Amino acid sequence: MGPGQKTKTKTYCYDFPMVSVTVDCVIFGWDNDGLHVLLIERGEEPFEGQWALPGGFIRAGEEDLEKAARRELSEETGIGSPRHLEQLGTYGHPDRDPREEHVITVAYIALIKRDEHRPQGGTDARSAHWIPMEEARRKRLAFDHDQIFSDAVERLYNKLRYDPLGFNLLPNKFPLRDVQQLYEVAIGHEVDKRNFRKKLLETGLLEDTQEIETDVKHRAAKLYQFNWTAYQKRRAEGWTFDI
Amino acid sequence: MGPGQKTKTKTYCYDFPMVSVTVDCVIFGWDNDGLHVLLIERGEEPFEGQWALPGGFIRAGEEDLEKAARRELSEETGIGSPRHLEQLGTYGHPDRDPREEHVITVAYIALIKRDEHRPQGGTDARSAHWIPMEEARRKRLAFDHDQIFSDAVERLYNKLRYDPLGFNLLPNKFPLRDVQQLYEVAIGHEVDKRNFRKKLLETGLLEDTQEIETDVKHRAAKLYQFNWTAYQKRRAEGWTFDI
DNA sequence: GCAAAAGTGTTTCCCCTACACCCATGG
DNA sequence: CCATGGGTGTAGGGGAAACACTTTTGC
Repeated sequence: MGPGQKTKTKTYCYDFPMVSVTVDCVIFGWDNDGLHVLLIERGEEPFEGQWALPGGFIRAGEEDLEKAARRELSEETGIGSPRHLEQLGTYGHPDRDPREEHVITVAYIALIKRDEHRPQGGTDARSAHWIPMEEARRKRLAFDHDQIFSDAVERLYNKLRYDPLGFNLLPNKFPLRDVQQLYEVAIGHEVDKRNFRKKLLETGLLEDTQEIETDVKHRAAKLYQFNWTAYQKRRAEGWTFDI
Repeated sequence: MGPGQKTKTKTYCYDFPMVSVTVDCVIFGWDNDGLHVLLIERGEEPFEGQWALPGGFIRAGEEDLEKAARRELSEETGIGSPRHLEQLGTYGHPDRDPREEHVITVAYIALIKRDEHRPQGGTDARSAHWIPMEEARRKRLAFDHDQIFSDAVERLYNKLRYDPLGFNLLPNKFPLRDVQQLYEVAIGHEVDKRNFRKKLLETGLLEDTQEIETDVKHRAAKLYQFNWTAYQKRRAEGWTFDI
């Protein structure tokens, strides 16, 4: 133990202090009533009964970090394959986990289309719940998950401005209104409807599906879809999405 | 071992497969002749004699990841405190390290002012060298350090556009030309001198030091310094740096 | 006096912004 | 027929881009 250093009791394996590595996922989903996060109620110590991000230990020597994230996603929430998965960052303060071991976690952000994951079935699915953003922000999460969650939100909101990853949250066919609402959540204020639609359609990446929404109490909006292959091509040419 | 999975031989501690965690640093420095990276020639297996990013194992239970990065920076390169240190990402493929253990590394980006670190003294400093970017890009680095390095360069170049972190590379007092050159390296093409200077000075964050450069074979340029406290204030008000 | 880089103003054009009205549908 | 949100065009202003010449210094 170094002089004057704050340390925790170390767990040893032979002579080596041990480290464990987990992955945690911040899973975002969009619904008619806004952006949600998937949280689980922990069924075991530590923090039993508290809300936390889904996650778990990686299988050393067997899997990549991203693969571990996909596995946890599936095991804990029943989500097969997210539309978007990206690494957020790694959190490794020695005291972030109250257990003896030094547990380092690699956090991932996952975006899913909620209409593709109606059933929340899965190993621990009984305890997984979609929580609206405002409500989630008020909760005190286990470990340092408050920090991870707020970092994830910041990353997502920033990225929505210059990356079309937000379309991974919307259903395959969506009205432009939904895109605007998602964008407004991200930038934190309302935008002009006409200008927004103009800029969005000028990219040429939104295709009119010739369908309209149903079950709506007023004039039905057209449904569009995002052309990912055209986007990839434009991007390869140096073009960047920016709304 | 899971069915059909590519795995490596696992190192066990009692019943648990082991993981080790390292930190690696991509250290950038600016000089009159451009951007450089600090690489070390490995003095031990694996990859003995090859070029690699400085880094090493974290001290489990004792230190934060960032603290580990600072320690490695100091031990391997003699750099006391970088002007900027940020986490890049974590790389965890089971086969990324040829040794038995599954070694996961957390990569950091460090920016330093080269005029503050003349002496490269340090534990292993004998093998640390500043390599110009072009040359570094051509080298085959140990482990997956090629990947980490190119990710770091991409992150740095992107960030230079909308974050003043580049001033952490320049000396405290610098001519505007240097800022422009750094920026041009980042965006990959030349920009108009007048427009660039105008936009830069309009931010109000650059102070004329009333000094001029010396030892130059032509008209000497004024030296400016970046006002970090003013920047923090503007940023807190919602303003964002963008050149 | 000439080579080499520093430094400076103005015009043009495009894009972003602001803004108001008609349309389609369900009840 | 009315309430609700869907959908559209245009004019004006501000900021980015383009552009050329004078100044200073060392040799």
